Amino acid sequence: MDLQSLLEKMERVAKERNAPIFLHKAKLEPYQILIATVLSSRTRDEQTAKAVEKLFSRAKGIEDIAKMKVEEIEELIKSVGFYRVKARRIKEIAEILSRRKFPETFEELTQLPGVGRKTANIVLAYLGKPAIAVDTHVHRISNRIGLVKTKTPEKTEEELRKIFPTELWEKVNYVFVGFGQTVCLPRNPKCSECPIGDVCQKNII
DNA sequence: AAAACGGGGGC
DNA sequence: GCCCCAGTTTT
Repeated sequence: MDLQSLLEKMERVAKERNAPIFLHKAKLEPYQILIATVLSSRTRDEQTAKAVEKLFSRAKGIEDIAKMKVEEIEELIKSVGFYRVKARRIKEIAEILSRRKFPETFEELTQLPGVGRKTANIVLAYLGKPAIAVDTHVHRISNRIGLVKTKTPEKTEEELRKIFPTELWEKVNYVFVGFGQTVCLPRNPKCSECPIGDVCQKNII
């Protein structure tokens, strides 16, 4: 099966099942996408959306967040996981970003507190740069369908960069996730409802 | 490589 | 109660 039709099948079933799209569709400024992505870790889409709405309706710019107390931020983003540590990091990020131009490289982004390779790549993609953001879904599914045989997300990213042409990277960033959330679940995948079972290595990861 | 960081929602 | 959650940092 070619890559294009593989992605199309995954995308179609994800759409049919109403996979969350908030982070993919959100029209925000780059610093807001950065913060929204930090908020999103280990947290369902709807819970992230709530926190994002509250935070950015309260703060009109990066400087406002920098000036907030950590406790205020905590109160606004309470719906997400790890909200205490995230509140602290978001304030730090806001303080840093309000004093310099927005970072546009992987190296600059990952120096920010709470920004790892996944978040950095999401932001780069949002800025229109070619990037593959490997989260647990992308890593798991890439292995399950035999695209890669990797132990770490870093290695998966490296391999996927070779496998997919650059123009498909943006699709990889959200199609795998939607598919992983609705069909190819971590522990209990819905294999009987899977459109790409023919290429699956059956639950090897 | 594994543990720690935390809490909420769905069935 | 178990599953699931758009990870990052520290050990």
